[in-house]
Amino acid sequence: MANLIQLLHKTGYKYTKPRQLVSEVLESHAEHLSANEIWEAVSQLDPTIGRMSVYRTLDLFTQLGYIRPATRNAADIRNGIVYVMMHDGHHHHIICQNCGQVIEFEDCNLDKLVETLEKKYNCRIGGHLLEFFGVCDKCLRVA
Amino acid sequence: MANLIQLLHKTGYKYTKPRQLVSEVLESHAEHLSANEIWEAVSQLDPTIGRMSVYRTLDLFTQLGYIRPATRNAADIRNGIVYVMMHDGHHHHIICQNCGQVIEFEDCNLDKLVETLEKKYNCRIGGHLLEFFGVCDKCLRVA
DNA sequence: ATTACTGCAAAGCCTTTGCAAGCCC
DNA sequence: GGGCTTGCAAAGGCTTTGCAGTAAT
Repeated sequence: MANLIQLLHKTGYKYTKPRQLVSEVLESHAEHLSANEIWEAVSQLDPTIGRMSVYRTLDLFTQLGYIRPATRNAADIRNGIVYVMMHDGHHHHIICQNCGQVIEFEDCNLDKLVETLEKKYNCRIGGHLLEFFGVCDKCLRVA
Repeated sequence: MANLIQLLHKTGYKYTKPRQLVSEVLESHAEHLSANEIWEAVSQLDPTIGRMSVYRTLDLFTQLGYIRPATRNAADIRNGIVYVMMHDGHHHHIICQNCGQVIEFEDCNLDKLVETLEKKYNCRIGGHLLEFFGVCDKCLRVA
């Protein structure tokens, strides 16, 4: 939360209730939520918050690199876009193709690759999203 | 194309014209296209192909792991989902946050990480999508 | 006090659903 | 020939837009 306040200040945006609540919802849910689901969760915390504010907040957060849109498991294609938090510009997870469970992990060891790519393409890389698709522990046992 | 025919045969699906054309469009466009854009491109090749068939084909291809939905650059949030080809279950690219250019690359060196994760979480990983966000060569010079 | 942000409601677009005809195997 | 696949059209849901009031700095 403190991070969000600083980020908004630094970029010249105001720290408002909708923005505060959207951030809280994102932090407190392990699952990945769609824009609509985030609005529903925010509504439970404060029913006076409008849908619009949530959508616009998500756009702003994405612009700021605070969150990042991603897609759901293959079973839920086009079932809406979900948003993931980008801690330090990074996000990594494993998605079970069978049950849809999401396992997030921290270490990615991509520094070397980033360096190589920046040299090869003369570009600057600020963050990344890494998604693995597979079958989780539980589903392997059942199968 | 031959790959698609084999894949469909192996999984028990028929090789039809809509499926053939969707595959061709995906292969011939470097940019990432949304469902609607793919339909438009298919329509130019054969106007008798219906929208529905394209949507259902995309769902099927995704189920088969032939393609994978992803999201656009931050500027086009919620502007629809785009589809990327999953060659050998892998896909990697760099997206320029400024102009939206997409640079695809091949080597990712993630084998070691895959191995570590499979051991740690007792899971099996079949493929991945890796997206880097940054600023491309051209945009760096202009700025 | 100024400026940006919020909230409401209607409009808009893409996507989904169901059924008869056609094509692939 | 059998059965999956297609195509059409209407229904459905999420998202976008514009303006007046409100809250943050």
